[in-house]
Amino acid sequence: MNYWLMKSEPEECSVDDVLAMPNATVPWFGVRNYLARNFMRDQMRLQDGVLFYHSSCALPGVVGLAEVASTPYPDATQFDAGSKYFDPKASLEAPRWQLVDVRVTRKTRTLSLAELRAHADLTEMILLRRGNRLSITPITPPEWNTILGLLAESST
DNA sequence: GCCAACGTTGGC
DNA sequence: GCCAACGTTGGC
Repeated sequence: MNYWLMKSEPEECSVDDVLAMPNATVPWFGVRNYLARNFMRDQMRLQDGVLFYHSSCALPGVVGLAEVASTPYPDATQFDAGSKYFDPKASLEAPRWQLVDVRVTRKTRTLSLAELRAHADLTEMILLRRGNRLSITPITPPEWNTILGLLAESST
């Protein structure tokens, strides 16, 4: 069992948007960074724990719990000339971008980026490293447990 | 809008 | 294969 943090821009796909989908499940489309892709393609397993994170918004932070809900498969948007995620170098025969489905299991309070930064046990989180831009990052079991504990508290 | 960080591109 | 220029991410 592995744990992950996955960023989504709520203007494009919020946790509420996913909850409104069938089975509260969404294909994690649009990743165009090789390291993030490789996490999905090579390391994610069914039912891995996922922190659903809202980025590029007024209050960035963890907003829900989710799980990996499929094995990897090609991201359809890479083949769609009308999509902003279209990749002319990808083909059906040689897809370049793989994704997994993510199922939201629970919406939580917003555990803000500022609150994450303020916690002594989370200073090593990849998300919090200076200059980090990765949209998918691994979370250690202690970090996962700490964050679940924070989510169980009322907002501070 | 600014800017730090870093990935990608393309000339050589 | 190097590396400068450029583009993107994402918080502030």
